[in-house]
Amino acid sequence: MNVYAEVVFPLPVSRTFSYRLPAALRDKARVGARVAAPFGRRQLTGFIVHVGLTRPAGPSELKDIVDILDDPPHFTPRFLAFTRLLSRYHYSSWGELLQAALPPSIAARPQALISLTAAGRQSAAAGVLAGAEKALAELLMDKAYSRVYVKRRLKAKDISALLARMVNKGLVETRDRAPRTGKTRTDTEEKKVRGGRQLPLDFSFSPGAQAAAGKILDRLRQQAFSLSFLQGSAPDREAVYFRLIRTVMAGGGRTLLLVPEISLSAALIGRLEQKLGERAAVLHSRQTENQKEAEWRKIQSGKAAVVVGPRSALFAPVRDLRLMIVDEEQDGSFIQSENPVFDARQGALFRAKAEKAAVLLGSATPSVGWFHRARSEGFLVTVEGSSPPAKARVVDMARERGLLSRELEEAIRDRLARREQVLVFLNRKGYSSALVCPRCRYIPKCARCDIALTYHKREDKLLCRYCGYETPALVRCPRCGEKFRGGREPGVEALEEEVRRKFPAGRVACFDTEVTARRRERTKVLDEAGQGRIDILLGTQLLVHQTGLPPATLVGILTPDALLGLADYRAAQKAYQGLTLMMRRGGENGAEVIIQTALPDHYSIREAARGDYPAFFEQEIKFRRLLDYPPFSCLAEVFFSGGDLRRLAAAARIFANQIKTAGKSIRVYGPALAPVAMLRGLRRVQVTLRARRTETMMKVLNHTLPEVRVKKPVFLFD
DNA sequence: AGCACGCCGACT
DNA sequence: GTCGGCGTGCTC
Repeated sequence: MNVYAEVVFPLPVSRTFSYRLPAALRDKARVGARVAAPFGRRQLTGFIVHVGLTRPAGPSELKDIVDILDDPPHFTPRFLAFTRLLSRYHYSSWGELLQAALPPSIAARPQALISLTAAGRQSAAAGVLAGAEKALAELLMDKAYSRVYVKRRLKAKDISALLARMVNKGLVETRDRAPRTGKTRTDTEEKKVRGGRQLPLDFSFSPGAQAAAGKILDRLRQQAFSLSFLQGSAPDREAVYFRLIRTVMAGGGRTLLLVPEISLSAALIGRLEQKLGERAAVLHSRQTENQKEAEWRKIQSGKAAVVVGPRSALFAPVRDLRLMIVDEEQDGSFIQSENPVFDARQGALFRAKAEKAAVLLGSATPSVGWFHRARSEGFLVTVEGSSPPAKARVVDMARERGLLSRELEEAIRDRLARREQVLVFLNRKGYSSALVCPRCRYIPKCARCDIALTYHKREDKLLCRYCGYETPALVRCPRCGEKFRGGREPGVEALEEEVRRKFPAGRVACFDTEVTARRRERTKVLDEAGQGRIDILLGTQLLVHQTGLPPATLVGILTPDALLGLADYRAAQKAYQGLTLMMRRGGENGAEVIIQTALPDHYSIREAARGDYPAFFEQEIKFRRLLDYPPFSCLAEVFFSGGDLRRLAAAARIFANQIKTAGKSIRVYGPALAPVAMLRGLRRVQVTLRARRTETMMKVLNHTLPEVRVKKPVFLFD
């Protein structure tokens, strides 16, 4: 009797592969286990997703599984079900998602070291080698190096052919590096945090929060999948979260809490750790390998009752998962747009369905799509405001000259006189968004991307914000020889110049990527501001995401209004949310907030300034309904990128035609040049699709995409 | 992804 | 003439 296994690999291939299971491995082979299997000429680590007796369709001769790598399998069937759905939803690779879900200790694939064999050494010494072979042999003469290093040193694009040839000739060999020994400091670390364990779980509950928690608890108790949306202020939401977490804990269940970015939720996490001690586990990208490993073990052993982390924590191996909370649901960081593409909110839904757990999305300013769904499908729970939202004054820039309005300037003067601090946000790096020749209008552009180079005056260079290309700033226009003066839309460096000019006595600091490339300098600027040694702190988006902003009493927000002109149906939502975040971050201590804009009447700016989410939502949803944008339809953007535009266009046309023939339920727009028509030297073409229902879109895409041979990340919006 | 095959330009 | 560049296709 033959037994077969279906295996997926961490490759950008959305297929399973069938293998025979040799008799010796049958007992150990279970769904969810990692396996070693021959794949082409190499051997890869994959994941068993199915074991069965019927011979699957496939090539006439199936290969054998070589080894089973873990005995209790690494993934539960429920976990597999959830990741499968998620990968299908985003048209990304199942195996890559599973790879992303492995703990750091085994996820780190051992790096192969390349070294010379004795024969290789001899040949090199005898001087019989030439060209690339000679260069490689000389490099490896006294030391073995990793593949990436060799590639960089040889300045080669692809060394696989070279390596294969030399391995065949017996000149070099590759050997796996010893895997990391998973040494952790788990025990000592646990003792350190044990202090908080016995603290009573005391929560101050507003009546509104109490009522909200009650409604969600009713759903939670059913021990089945349920979905709730909690709209309320941060303290109210937190109170509800803790109440639910406590209930789940009491029933022996566990909670997974996803947050946008650790630094934005530092306070929440602090209180969680304080209240739960060692029963809380925290994951984030700043942790060292060892710290991650320790937290991972705590989660896997079941010791942690609550796990907090960013989008990657979606895959944490939480057992008896009863509740999944996504806080600040509207935040863009829940979407991972590279490698395995996924949306952690959607992922939370899939995982909760598979685990029969409850999902709670929370926000004060929800994303339009989820809020609409929550309201129309009856899973919205609103905490009636116990704390009023932040408010701001709007200044119309139409009659102003320079970057600072008279009103903001006046307010700054006032704070300086009172020795109070000021924060000013301008979300544009550098001195200006581009250089423009005053005579012939020539604009220096990046050679590899379809975008103007930003001008950085302080470092006197031009920078591409897509690919990082930089070059010394041009003095004269290469086309007509005229001298460059200034540029286009001013950035934070220009703001700094103006502020210093207008307030020569003020102590000014600028927090942006260029100056603060090194972390030390960043913390130094923040420290100084915190100690009151800086009067006016200027910064970009980067500053918004810092913890420990100084206690300013005045916040200026200079809006880059170009954002609202973008051909993106989410532009208004982005503007609203960006403003709200800056208002909240800067105005945490009741500071006065002034928003400067050229579009004072745009509803996203007006309502953000008033802190009136419902008013913003009503206008935005009207617009979406009128133009048939999500959530009233499902949009998909399919990107084609490559070196040759003609070939791309051809592939995109074929794809578009296939969708058209597949049925009339999907509207096709394009192919057209993508908004960023060239990126890192690759041309980009996009096709946009619109369907009434997400299911239709997924069905058609899953049917059509495998037949198109181009790299094709897909973004679904519904 | 990685590896092989196959087809064109510039060097011993 | 070949070496080595990249485009194309496949991996159970």
